[in-house]
Amino acid sequence: LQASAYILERDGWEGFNTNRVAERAGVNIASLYQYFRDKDAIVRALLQEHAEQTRRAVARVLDESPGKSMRARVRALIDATIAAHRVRPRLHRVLTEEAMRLELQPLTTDADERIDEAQRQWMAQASSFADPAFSMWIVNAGIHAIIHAVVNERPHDLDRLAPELERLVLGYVKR
Amino acid sequence: LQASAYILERDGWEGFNTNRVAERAGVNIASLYQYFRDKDAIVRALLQEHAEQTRRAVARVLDESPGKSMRARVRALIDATIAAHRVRPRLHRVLTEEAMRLELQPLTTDADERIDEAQRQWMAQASSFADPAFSMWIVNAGIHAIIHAVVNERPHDLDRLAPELERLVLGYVKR
Amino acid sequence: LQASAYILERDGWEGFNTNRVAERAGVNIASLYQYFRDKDAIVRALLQEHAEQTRRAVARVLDESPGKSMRARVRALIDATIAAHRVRPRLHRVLTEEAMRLELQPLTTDADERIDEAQRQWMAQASSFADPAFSMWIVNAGIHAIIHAVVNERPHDLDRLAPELERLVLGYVKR
Amino acid sequence: LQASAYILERDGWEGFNTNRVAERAGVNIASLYQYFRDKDAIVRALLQEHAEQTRRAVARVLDESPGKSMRARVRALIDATIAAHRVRPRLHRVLTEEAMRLELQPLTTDADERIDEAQRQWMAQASSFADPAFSMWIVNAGIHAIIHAVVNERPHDLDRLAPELERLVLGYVKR
DNA sequence: AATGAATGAGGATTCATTCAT
DNA sequence: TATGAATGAATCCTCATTCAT
Repeated sequence: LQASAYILERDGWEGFNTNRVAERAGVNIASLYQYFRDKDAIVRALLQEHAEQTRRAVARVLDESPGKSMRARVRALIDATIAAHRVRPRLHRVLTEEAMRLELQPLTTDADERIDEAQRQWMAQASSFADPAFSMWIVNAGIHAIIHAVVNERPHDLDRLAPELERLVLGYVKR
Repeated sequence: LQASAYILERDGWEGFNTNRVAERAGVNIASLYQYFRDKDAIVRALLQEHAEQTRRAVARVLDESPGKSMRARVRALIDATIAAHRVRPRLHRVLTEEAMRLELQPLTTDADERIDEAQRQWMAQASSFADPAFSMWIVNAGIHAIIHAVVNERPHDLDRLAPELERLVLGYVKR
Repeated sequence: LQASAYILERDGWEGFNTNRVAERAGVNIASLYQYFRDKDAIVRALLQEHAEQTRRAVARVLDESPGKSMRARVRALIDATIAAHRVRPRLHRVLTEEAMRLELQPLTTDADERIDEAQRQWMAQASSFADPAFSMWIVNAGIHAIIHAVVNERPHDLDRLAPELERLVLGYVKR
Repeated sequence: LQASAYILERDGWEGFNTNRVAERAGVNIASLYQYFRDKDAIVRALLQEHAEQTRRAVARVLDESPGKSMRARVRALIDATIAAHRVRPRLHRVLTEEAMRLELQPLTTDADERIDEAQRQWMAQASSFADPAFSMWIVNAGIHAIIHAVVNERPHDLDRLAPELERLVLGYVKR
C-alpha cells in the first residue's frame, strides 16, 4: 500500500500499474496478486485507509469543540479539512477521482455515523432547512470540492481559502 | 468529434481509444490521425467545443437579465448551469477530469472576459470582499463542483439542488 | 528531388518518408506518385544525379592533368573526392548505404567508361598487377570507404586525410 | 539474440521487427521486452557480442605471431578479418551500418587496448608517420571497409582479396 | 508464502500508396 | 496535371494477470 500510494502520487493514475507497484515495493508481481485480487482492490484498500484517516481527523475536531460556538466549530472543521489536503494533494485528488470511477458507496461506518449525527445537529439547530441531511451533504461536498479545485488550479491561494469557506458555510447555514 | 463524444460518454476515459473512435466514426484510423495529431488532440477539441457552449449559455443568461435583481440573476445562472449538466452528464464529468489532466489553461477568450467582467461587477457591488476575483472564482468553482458531485453521487437530487445553491451563493455574497 | 535530398540529409533514411517529401516540396502526395513509381524510384533518381555529379568531377580532374606526374594525378583525384564529400556528407552517406540496399549496379555510363579507361592505363603503366581492373576497383572503393569512415567517425580529421590516402595509393601502385 | 541475428541476416534492417524476432524465438513479444528495453537494445547487444568475437579473433592472431615478420603478421591479420566476414556477411554488414546509426562509441575495452597497443608498436617501429594512431585507424578502417565492399559488391572476388590488401598495407607502412 | 518467467490482448501511431474528382 | 481524402497493413510497446515451481 505504501508503494501504491507513492506511485499513485508520483505518476498519477495513468502511470499507476501493478508492475511498477511491485517493483517499488520490492516484491514479485505475483506476490502482490496474492494479497490483492486485482488492480482495483489496491485502490479500494488505499481509499479505505484514506477515508479512515479523514474520518479520524474530523472526529477529533468535533470532539474537541463541544462547548464552542458554531462559528468556531465550522472554522475548525474547515481548517482540519484544508490541512488534510496539504499533505499529499496529488494522491488525494487521484484517489477521489478513482473513488468516483469505482462507484464506491461512501463506506459508511460507525465513526461516520457519529460525525453525521453531530453535523446534523448543527444544521437542525442552526436554521430551518428543507432537508438538513441533504444540506449537510452539500456543505461537505462543497468544501471538499472547492478545496480540491484550489489545490489543483490555484495552489498558492490555499492559504487564504479558509476565511472564504467559513463565510460560505456560515452564510448558507444562517437564515 | 461526435464519435469521440459518444465513446467517451459510453465507455468513460478508460474505454476511450482511437481505434474505437475511428470505428464508430466509420473511418479508417489513419484518417483520424490526419485531423488530430494525437489522442489528446481529440479531447482538447472536445473540451474547446464544450467550453464554447457553456460560455454561450452563460452569456445568454447574463444578457437576458440586465435589469433584474441580483437574486434573479444568480438563480438564472444556477439554473442554466444545472441545465447544462443535465444533457450528457457522464461526458461532462469525463471531460472535466481530463481537462485537469491536460492542465489546460482556462481557454480564456473574449466571451469569457465579458462574463468575468459582469460577474466581477456583481461581486464588487454586492458586498465587500477581500478579493472579488477570488471570491468569484470560488463561487463558480463551487457551483460547478457541487453540481458535478450531485450528478455523480445523487443524481436524483439534482431537481432540488437549485434552491440550495441559490441560498449558498446569496448567503456568501450578502454581508 | 530537391525536397528529397533535403529530407534525406536532415532526417536520414529513417526519417525519409513520402509524405514528408511531398510536404517539403509543397505538392500533394499524389502528385509525387505521378512522377515516381514508388519511394525507391526517388532514391534511384537521386542516386543517378549524384553519380553523375561525381563522375563529372572526376572527369574534370582527369582532363586537367594529362601531362602531370602520376603522383600529381593521384593527389588531384583524392582531393577532388574529399572535396565532393565535404558538401553534404550526410546525404552522401545515406545515398551510399541505400545504393547498397537497392543492389544498384554501378550505373555505368559512357563517362564512366572514359574514367575507367584512364585509370586502367595508370595502373597498367605503373606497376604489374594480377588484375589491373580489380586493383583499380580496390583503390577506388578504398578511397571512398575511408573517406566515408572519416567523415562519419572522425570528421575533424578530414583535413589531414589527403596525404595519408596519397601515401596509401602510391604505396600500393608502386612495386 | 539468435533469433534476432537470424532475422537481421535474412531480412535486413528493413525487415527486422520485434514481432518477427519474438515469433522466431518462439516467445511472446512481451517476454522479449522483459529482456530488452527496446528494439535498439537488441541490436546493441548483438553488436557487443559481435565486437567481442572480432576482438578475440584479432587478439588470437596477435598472440600467435610475436616472433614472425611484420609481413606475416599483417597477412595473418588480414586473413583473420576476411575469415570473420565470410561467416555471416549480411549480418555483418547490417550490424556495421546500425552501429553507425546508433552512434555507438567504439565499445573500447581492455582487450581492445591491448590490440591497439600492439598495432601502434608496428606502426611506430615500421615507419615514420605523422600520427601513428591515425594511420593505424586508417589501415583498420580501410581493411574493414574494403572487405565490406567486396563482400557486398563482388563476393566472388573475396578469395583473391588477401594479397591485394597485403600489398596495400605494406606499401603504406613501408616508407 | 514467494517468485521467475511468461503471455494474451490490446492500443497509439506511422506510412506507402490509391482513387475519385 | 493536380489534389483532397482515404486506407490497409504494419510496428513498437504496455500491462493486467497467470502458473509452475
